[in-house]
Amino acid sequence: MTDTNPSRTALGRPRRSSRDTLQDAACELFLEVGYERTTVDEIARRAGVSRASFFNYFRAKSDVLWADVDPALAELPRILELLTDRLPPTVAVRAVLVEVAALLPVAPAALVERATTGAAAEAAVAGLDRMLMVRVALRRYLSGRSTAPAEALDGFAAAATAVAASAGVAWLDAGSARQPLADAVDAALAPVCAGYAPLLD
Amino acid sequence: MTDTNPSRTALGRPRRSSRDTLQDAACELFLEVGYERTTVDEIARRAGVSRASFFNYFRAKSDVLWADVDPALAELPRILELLTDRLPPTVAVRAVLVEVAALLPVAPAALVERATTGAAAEAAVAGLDRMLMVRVALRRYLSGRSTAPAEALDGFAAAATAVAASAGVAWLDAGSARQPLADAVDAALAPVCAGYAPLLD
DNA sequence: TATCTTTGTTGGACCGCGTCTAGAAATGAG
DNA sequence: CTCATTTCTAGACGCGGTCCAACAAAGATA
Repeated sequence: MTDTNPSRTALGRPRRSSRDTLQDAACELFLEVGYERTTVDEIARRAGVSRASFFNYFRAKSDVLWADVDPALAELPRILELLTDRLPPTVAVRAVLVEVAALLPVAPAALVERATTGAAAEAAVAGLDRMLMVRVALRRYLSGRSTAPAEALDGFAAAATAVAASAGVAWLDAGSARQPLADAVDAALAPVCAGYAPLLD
Repeated sequence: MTDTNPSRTALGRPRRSSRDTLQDAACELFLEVGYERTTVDEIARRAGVSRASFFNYFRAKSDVLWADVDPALAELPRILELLTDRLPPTVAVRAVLVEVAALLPVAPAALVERATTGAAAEAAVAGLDRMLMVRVALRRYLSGRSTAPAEALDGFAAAATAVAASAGVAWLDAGSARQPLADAVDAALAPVCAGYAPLLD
């Protein structure tokens, strides 16, 4: 994948730009003229690179909005693998989501400002895509780790993901009174885990 | 909105086509050449109408996939309004979602075949949009009908929606062994309501 | 130094969705 | 017949996203 690790001797032509500079340019434009009215062309031009190169750094324009969150989400499968199997499924899932949340110490500006930049709809759609990935990852983890029927595993994976995302949205919109996301996710998952624990554990 | 009711004396030029014929043409093409390789132009042409007219009947190409579900979802706000206020929030929400599910006696073909037509991704994205609408509607209903903190209301709305959707997906994929969606939704909501009832009711 | 390999960049072309507009067509009403 | 209303149509546009062939910048090799 996108190996941003420069430890290995750089072979080939060095990169002219970076995700960070592209993201900065994009966020500036989002705040200046709004998300919709900002074209990929303008983002690339401000970053001093061609439009085609933008897509070397981001799969889509909306990925800029989630650039600060995706690294954390990418850790989820790793965290799931490194998990001891002795935990009850509900507490394991809860702990994993809390751990991922802890990887986000500060709220991503692009998402916090999504309302003022008119990117709310796009951010939501792109975010739902991420939810789907999380849900699938959790569902795979639960497979075989519980004797509960598949419908229960589906439901718990879906509910846990949705509730965690809901806590994330509230966290983004909390403004100055923002507290650690991990705590909010943990608290939000309590009722869901309470409801499913009798079925899964 | 799109007033398909022909009871009122039709004024102006009569419609040349209908959502149903457009949908039929589209689904045929989806099965023949796949969702991605089917253009809106081809759909419209097969239905004997111009491309521009397609967008008089559907907001987007992906809306065809959800054409059979949207009328049921559209009833949700109405059902919420007509609900007696004496019910505990969790049982009210559960009953409403079950009632909406009951409006779908047969599984929509376009969604059932989404895998074979290569429309799975698009269907998921468009479906997440619908989930968002449901979640918002439920959240609005819960406002003021419970003394629980806002985070709990957010969580329950998100969880209930996600679990109902999860049951819907399982229902679509159940094939010949498909049972009424309403029953599946009711069962799926049980653990969620059990978890949130102590907080909301 | 010259060449090879690898990786990034660039411009341009292409496709298709979704939007918009101006005008034409089809109907009922007055 | 004329008018108001509604729909249809052709065409253009903008933009996101994909693709490709050519070019550029480095290290590696000799």
